[in-house]
Amino acid sequence: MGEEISDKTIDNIFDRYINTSGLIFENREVLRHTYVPERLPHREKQYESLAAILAPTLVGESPSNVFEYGQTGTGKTAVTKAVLNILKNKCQEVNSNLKTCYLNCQIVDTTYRVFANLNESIGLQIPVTGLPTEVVYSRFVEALDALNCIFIVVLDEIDMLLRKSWDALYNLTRINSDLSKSKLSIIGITNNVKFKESLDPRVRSSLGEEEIVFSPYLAPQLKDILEDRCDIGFKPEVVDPSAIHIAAAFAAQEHGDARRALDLIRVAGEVAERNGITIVTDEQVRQARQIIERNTVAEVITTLPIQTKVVLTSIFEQISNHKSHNTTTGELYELYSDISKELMIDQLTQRRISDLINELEMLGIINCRVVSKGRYGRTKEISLSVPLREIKEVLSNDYRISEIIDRKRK
DNA sequence: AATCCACTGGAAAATACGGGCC
DNA sequence: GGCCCGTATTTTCCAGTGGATT
Repeated sequence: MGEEISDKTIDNIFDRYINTSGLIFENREVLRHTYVPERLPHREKQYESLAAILAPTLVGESPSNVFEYGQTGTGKTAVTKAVLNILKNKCQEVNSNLKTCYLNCQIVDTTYRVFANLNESIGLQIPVTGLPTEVVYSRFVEALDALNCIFIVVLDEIDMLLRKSWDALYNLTRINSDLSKSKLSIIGITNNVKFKESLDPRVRSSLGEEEIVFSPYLAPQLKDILEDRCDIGFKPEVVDPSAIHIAAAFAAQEHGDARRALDLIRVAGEVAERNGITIVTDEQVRQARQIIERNTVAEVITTLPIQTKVVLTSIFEQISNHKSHNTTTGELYELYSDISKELMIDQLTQRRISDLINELEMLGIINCRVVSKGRYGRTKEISLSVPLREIKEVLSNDYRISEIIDRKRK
């Protein structure tokens, strides 16, 4: 690291990829799940329903609110975006004034930010923080009304919004009574089937005027999707049918997740590219699966905040030094305290560590189980769900932590 | 059956921070 | 500069608990 590389070398370094890459991908973007294709195989029904529901927009009437259910990778977002795109074009043709805004509530997850983003979508800048939420709301209402249009908000992962602030939803469903010239409709998207039951009854009836269900794709359907995309995404004859077959099968196991299927085939293509092969078969897909798995773990761990990393390090040390394959909150906290002192970082309370442990579990890096040891109390048994070696490898990339790990070895 | 450990996990309060407004 | 209004993170407090041991 830190060595000087001449421009010459850098020039050459990509050459071999230019040679092969041209032979594999036609258009890599098509193979990403963020790409919105014009045609979505096996989603014709949902496509039609959504179009029918939104059609009133064309004559200047506000459509009903819509609710979309379905697991990840079942095409909810893609169908919605595709339909909205077409609708926008059509609206222009017939001079109907339509504005849309897409929000992912996993990121935009507070009332304030929802309205700040909505403001932004109609060209009003709002500071990240500083204003009373009410002001942000009323500014939006005012600005929207002045536009004299139909406004469709897409709330993706809408259940995340509810967790922190249900009043954002409540306000949105009632906003039409504050508008005189414009109208607002909501498209809510979620993969949580129980979500609707947890809603406030008033919001529920308003939001659930129309419902569209997205069922998981079956293996043959995934195959169709992949074939479609591979046709445009790859050069002809590059993808062997066996690759598509197995990618579809893998993804079908994961609740019919088309996103996963696409990732698999794209990464398989990259594997072939790197190996200088010009054909993608089931072998590359198998490798791709491992790569994806490892990458997500590594990615998750490296982007962890330092405190959480230290907690993970403590678990790692606890398990690799001790012969047992699990540890408990109390033991872990003692070791954590030592390490945090040594690294001169804030020492958090056990309560907080308990939360961090839960976060790690949610990320799938560790397994937790609340067990009662009778007289000796009740605690959480913690074990790793990723191979020790992989954890060590990734943790060592953090210089602060690698010192700890190395020292313990001596 | 009663006890009691070593926590869990909810709730609220404290703290830090960023930024508008006057 | 002081105040207000937000978000985010952490601490403080504490009621609750599964089940081996007494």
